[in-house]
Amino acid sequence: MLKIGKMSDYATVLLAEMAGVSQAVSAANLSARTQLPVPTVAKLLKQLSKAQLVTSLRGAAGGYTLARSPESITVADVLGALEGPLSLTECAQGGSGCNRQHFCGTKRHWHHINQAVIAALKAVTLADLARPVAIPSKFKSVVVIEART
Amino acid sequence: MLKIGKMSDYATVLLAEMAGVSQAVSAANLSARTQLPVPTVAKLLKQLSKAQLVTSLRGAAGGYTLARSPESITVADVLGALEGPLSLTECAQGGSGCNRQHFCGTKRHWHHINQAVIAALKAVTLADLARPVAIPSKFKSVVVIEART
DNA sequence: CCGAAACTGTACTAAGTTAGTCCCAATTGA
DNA sequence: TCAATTGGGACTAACTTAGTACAGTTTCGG
Repeated sequence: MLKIGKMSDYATVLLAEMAGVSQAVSAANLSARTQLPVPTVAKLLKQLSKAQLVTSLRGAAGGYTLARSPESITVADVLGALEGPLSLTECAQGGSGCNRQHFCGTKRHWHHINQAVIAALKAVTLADLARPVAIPSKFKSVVVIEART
Repeated sequence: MLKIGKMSDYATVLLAEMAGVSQAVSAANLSARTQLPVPTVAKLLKQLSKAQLVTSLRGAAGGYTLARSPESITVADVLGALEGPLSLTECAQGGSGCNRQHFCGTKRHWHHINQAVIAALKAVTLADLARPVAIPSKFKSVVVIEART
C-alpha cells in the first residue's frame, strides 16, 4: 500500500481548508467545515502547531492560522510534521537501521528512490491543494530538478 | 515515515541478488547469500512467485529464477506484489474508501501525487539495483515523462 | 521404486503501531 | 469572574506486521 497515516491525510485536508480562510479558526469550527471528528481535529492541530506549520491563539476568541503562506507549505512538510523524517526504508534514514548496512548494495539505491519520492511531495503546496483544479504545470519541472541529485 | 514494509525491502534485496545469478537458486541458498532468515526468505519467494515476478522449479534441484529480465522488473512491481496496489491514501486507490469522497477537494490531488511517486518507483529496475553504482541517467527523464499525466 | 531436496499453502502468535477518545491545566477576551 | 479555547498527557481498542511452524506435493537421483 505504501501508505501514509490517515492522520496525515486528514492534516492535508485541514490545512487546505485553512488556506481558504484568513481569520483564525477554532478546532471546533474546522471540524464542522471538514466533517472530521472534533477530538481528532484538535489533536492534529496541536501537532501541526508544534511543528510550526500553524500558529495558535489561545483564549476566548482563539484559534489557528497558517504559520506561512499556502504557497510555501508543501505536502512534504505536512507529512514530515506528522510522520517524522520521510524515508521508505530504515536504512535510507539516518538512524542505526538494519544490520546488513555494511554489505547491502541496495541501500544506496533506496536513498535515491527516496529523494525522488520526496521531490514529488515537495512539488505540491497547500495553495495547490486549496485550488479546485489539478496540479499546475510547475509540478513537472520541480520533480526534474529535485530528482537530479 | 511513509514507510514500506520491511518485507518489501527484503524482497528487493533478494531480487537484486537473483539478478546477478543465471541458474535457479533455492530459498536456502538465497538466505545464505543475503543473510536473511530462511523462513522469511521462503515466504517472500512464495509471494513473489504468486505475483509472477519469479518462476519456481520444484523438485530436488529446484529453486527460483527471475521470471523476466532484470531490466523489465521495477521497484514498483516489487512493491505492488507485496503491498497491493500502490496508493498513499485510501481514496487515491479505487476502493470504497473514506466517507468524505463526494465533497473532499483534496482527493484528486492525492491522485496526482500518487502518480508522481509511482513514476519514481517505476524508474528503477532490478538491473539498476544489482548494479553497484548509483541511479543511471535515464532516471530523470523517465520521471519527467511519467509525471506528465 | 524410494528417499531426499525443494517448493506450496495455510495457520498461528507475538509485538508493534495507529486511531480515536478523554481529562485537566493554562490562557485569554468579554 | 466566566466562558471559550489551546496545551499536554495518558490510555485503550483495533489493526497490521513480522516471524515461525507444519503438513502436503513435486521432482530428481540413485
